[in-house]
Amino acid sequence: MGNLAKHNSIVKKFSLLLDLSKKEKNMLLSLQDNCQSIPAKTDLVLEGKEFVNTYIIQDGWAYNYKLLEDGRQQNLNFSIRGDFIGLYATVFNKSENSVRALTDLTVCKVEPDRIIELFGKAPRLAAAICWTAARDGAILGEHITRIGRRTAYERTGHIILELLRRLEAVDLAESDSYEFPLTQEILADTLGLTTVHMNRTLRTLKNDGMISFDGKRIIVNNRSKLREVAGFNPTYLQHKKLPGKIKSL
Amino acid sequence: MGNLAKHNSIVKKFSLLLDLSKKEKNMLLSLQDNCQSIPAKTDLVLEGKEFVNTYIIQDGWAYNYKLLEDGRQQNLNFSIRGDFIGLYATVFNKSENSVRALTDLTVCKVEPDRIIELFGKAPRLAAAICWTAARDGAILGEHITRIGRRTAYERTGHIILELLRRLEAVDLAESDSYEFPLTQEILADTLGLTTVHMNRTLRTLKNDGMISFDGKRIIVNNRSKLREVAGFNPTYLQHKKLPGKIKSL
DNA sequence: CTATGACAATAACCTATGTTAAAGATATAA
DNA sequence: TTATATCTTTAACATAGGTTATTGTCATAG
Repeated sequence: MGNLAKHNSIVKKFSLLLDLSKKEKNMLLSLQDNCQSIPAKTDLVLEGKEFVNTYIIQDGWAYNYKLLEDGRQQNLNFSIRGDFIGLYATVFNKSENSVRALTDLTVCKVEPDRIIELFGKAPRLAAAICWTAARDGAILGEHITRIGRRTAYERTGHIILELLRRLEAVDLAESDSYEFPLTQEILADTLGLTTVHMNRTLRTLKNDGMISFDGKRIIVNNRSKLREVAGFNPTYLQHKKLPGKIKSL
Repeated sequence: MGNLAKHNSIVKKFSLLLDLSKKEKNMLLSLQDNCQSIPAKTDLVLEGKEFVNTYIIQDGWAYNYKLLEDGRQQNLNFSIRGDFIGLYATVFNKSENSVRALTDLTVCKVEPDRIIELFGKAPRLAAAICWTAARDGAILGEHITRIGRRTAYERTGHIILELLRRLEAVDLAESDSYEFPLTQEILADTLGLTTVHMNRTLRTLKNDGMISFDGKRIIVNNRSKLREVAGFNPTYLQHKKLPGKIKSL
């Protein structure tokens, strides 16, 4: 178990927040007993549809998106290893946006009732799940700022750094580089740009020596400089030990 | 009590979600025993600052915002009567964005521990509070889409309709009009525009007969037409009865 | 091999929105 | 009533980013 637990992303992620007991670790692990593979481009959740499920990602990327009637698309956030998909749907049976597999995906399906059960039985895990939700909110807030008040160049650098940081936390990045499954179109739909301008902006970042690509990997060549020009401040992603009072939940 | 409860915004709001018992209503009311006035332009929460409080708004408007180093500002969301301010801070003692009083404000300060207590004692109220948080998330998602994929004209119409809808839910709008305390600068910082272009866009909306102003009130002249041109679909704001399973929390 | 489809790159041109600057309007304070 | 501050309106000009269209590249399927 110790080994399995050590390599499980949620256990690892939550361990950064609080010191998990063996029992709590086991509860987290047993939550993930119903895994399955999902091919890229499958929709896991559809906006407005009822009875959606909750999933925990073991491997691969997914993204949340919204569609306007005329086909315009806006991507809201990405989900990677250790992230929940459709968490709120647990309680509300309905989602306000769709979720699609960006790459082939390995996920564990979690019955909504089991999360509710967890909330009753393991308040500290509940608090950790709430932290997850709060962090998602913080990421959305940062995304609004990115789109509303930064230039295309800054936006692009900023999200590249955000993803680097998030992937590092689950051991999916090394030496400032990571596997980059985003097409320019998906990036454009995330940053509120057209594909043409997305292409221009990436080229400029490459010409400036900020980033480079090695096959499917992106390499951040000068992290601190990119951080500066993109105005990236990672505090909103920081894992911090939860305050002690959570125990009294 | 019945009367007091009937006129309390949170009680009213939560009653749309589930049938509150007398005991639950009393718990909600007793949460709001520490009210105070706060003048416009006061910061209630500062980004990055520790030990923030949670408030419930009784009257007035507040807004969340983020500042970039060079002074650019992005407003994330507005809060009105019956909304929580700094809810996540209850559990995390820290906020990822600042909150400022837009108008003079009447708020009830809620000790963080009392909300935590509520989570243990009244799971259905906890679920309602979660609904609140989920709705805030949905509003942020909609805001991203608004800024990322809509024109200035659409954005402006869309947010005017969102606010109309939200104010109606707490009896602060009538016959498609409401008190509008937003300066053009604050609106611009919300929609990712400059004040100059904000002014142009509002003028166009007025010229098109979509909206008009009567002193401090905004009037939506042709709601269904504005809804159409702004692509506004209010489902993300809908209050729905929570599913029965919440009882088993 | 060659065909197909998905993705990336680029060019030429266009426009929604930004920038700078100044002048009105309105309210509140002294 | 004048002063001060805040907010709105407008004009002239600039540009970041959008649009349309074409070509290049690469992987996979037949």
